[in-house]
Amino acid sequence: METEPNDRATVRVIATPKTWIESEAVAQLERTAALPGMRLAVGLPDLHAGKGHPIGAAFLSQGVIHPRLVGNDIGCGMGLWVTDLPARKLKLDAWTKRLGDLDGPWDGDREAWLADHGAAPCPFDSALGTIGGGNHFAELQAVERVDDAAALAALGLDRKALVLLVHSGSRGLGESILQDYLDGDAAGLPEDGPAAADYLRRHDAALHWAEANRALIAHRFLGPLRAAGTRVLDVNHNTLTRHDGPGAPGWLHRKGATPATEGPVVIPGSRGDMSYLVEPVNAGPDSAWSLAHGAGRKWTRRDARGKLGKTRARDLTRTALGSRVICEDRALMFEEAPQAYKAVDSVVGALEAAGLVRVIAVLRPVITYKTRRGAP
DNA sequence: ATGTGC
Repeated sequence: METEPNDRATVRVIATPKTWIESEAVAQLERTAALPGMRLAVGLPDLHAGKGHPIGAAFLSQGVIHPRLVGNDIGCGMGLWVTDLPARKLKLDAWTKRLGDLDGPWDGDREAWLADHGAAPCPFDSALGTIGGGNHFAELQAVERVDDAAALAALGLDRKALVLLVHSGSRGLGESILQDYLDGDAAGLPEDGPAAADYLRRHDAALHWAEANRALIAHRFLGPLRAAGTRVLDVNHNTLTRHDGPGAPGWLHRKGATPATEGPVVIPGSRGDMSYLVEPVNAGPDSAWSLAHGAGRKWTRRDARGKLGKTRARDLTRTALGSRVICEDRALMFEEAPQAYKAVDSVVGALEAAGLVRVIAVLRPVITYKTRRGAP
């Protein structure tokens, strides 16, 4: 699907007839493509409607930047760790109990952790090492299927070892940065002005903080399991980066869009679905150098609560794939139910059909930690 | 998404 709503930006949606995409999401994509300076707008197969602007999309602009397109969770992304826990030693009940409380402040030396991970202290450091809400999680996974054994080995992964996937971001920091640019930026910030430089500097700091955050979440998750982990990859999907390669030079805004330019990435399904470890191929303007960042919502949070009225929160703690979900916030449990998300194979399938990924391996969820806090 | 909005 390709249109040019304002004779300026090219708009594309990467999907097959089987991909679930709401018309409102496409309408948001087209409206966003009409913003000043916009040259290219690409909806990935996980495209869904957001608050004004769609999620699962990448936008290339020239001359101006649009901080609101990156959203409040600047630096949100996926980190993957390989652990020394053999899959055959998995003890679902015991481990689910043994996992500590990741919601409270970490009792370690935050400043040292940040320094060791190339990040600077900020006013939101009490949240360092916490997962946050929404679709964020930390999930232990087993290797379900291997399609490319050589690529798996090259990443340092072993099919017999469990892995840990962490999805989180910059917590209150990104939000506080965005707030400073929401007033009067409808036209975007001129790329050579002081506001853009200021935003980009703070944006980069949030990226580093988010990366350090994911590393601490992994550390806190694995500690009680007496396991060690080695980071395999860590990729942000809410970013603004300068793009100077072939295709139009400009500013690439990613909102729930994973870079196709930084090596292998994980495209997670819902908490009751598989995740895909994939190798990006053919990165270019057709995909805005990006991939889907997950399955993408099928139902709004509000609809999910309504449609799952007969389901009990308790039933959602065990998934069809046999995994456990730790989520003691009842409302969040319904909002994040697997049924509320697109089937991940339809999303990855659309990327494969478009010639944008090669599957390395499929990962099966084992234990997902979302929160041990929240409304009963 | 958010040390979350009234």
